[in-house]
Amino acid sequence: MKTLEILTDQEERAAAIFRALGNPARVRIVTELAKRNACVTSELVDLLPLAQSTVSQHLKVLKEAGIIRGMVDGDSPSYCLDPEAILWLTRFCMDVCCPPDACGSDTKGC
Amino acid sequence: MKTLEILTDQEERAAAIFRALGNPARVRIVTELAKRNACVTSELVDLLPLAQSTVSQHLKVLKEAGIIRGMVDGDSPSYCLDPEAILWLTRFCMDVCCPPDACGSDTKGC
DNA sequence: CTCCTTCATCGTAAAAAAACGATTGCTTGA
DNA sequence: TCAAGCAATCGTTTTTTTACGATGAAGGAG
Repeated sequence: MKTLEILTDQEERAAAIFRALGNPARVRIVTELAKRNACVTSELVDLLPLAQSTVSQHLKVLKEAGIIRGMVDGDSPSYCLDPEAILWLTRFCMDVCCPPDACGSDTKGC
Repeated sequence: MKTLEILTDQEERAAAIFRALGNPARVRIVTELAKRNACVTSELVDLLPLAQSTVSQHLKVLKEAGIIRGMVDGDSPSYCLDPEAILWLTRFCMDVCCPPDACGSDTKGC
């Protein structure tokens, strides 16, 4: 993929997060982490019809995108959502569907 | 990629949209379409350092994901955002970062 | 009619992602 | 100490994505 040097930092980050979420298994992981507050890897492996190594890879992708965090605080290592990332993404989406400078005109359905 | 039969329709759709947006060029196209209300293809080609055929491919991906629409109404064919798609995605993100059944506890930062 | 512009599609090469088994590293319990 | 369990990483294969040039179809201008 060609790197687009004309992208803003915002667009760059958005693309990275979107890409990380653009896989059914990873969406499943994220929604699961949203329901429970944290998950051990083995729970996620049981949840998905994928090999353990594959799930681990997916977790790595999500972690590198800043969407989830690995925690070691409790008894066993587990993962949880990074709320900031999803929140940021939500705002980005809102800005797209309803840009600040175009709001009020109701042209875009927001 | 293995298809996860355990995904809900919501998750399925979210993954498809995320995937479509997970490319810098396509994010650029979407943000541009959000600013202007519509764009002719040639404008987008000028905007991106990519071949015309490549841009056309990206537009196809976005269209198939339901994110943009091709219009022929005016004088020349052009593209515009489908506000419903982005709006839907925004809601999905909000549900993830702040699930309805977990709100009020403020555990996840929303 | 003929040329030109505009855009979609086709075919293809290169790069990236997805998935798996095997291996390694690290705790933890016996 | 040693074995067992869990999770990350490695190496590899298969599939998908990305990007391009070439080709085709549709519409206007001359």
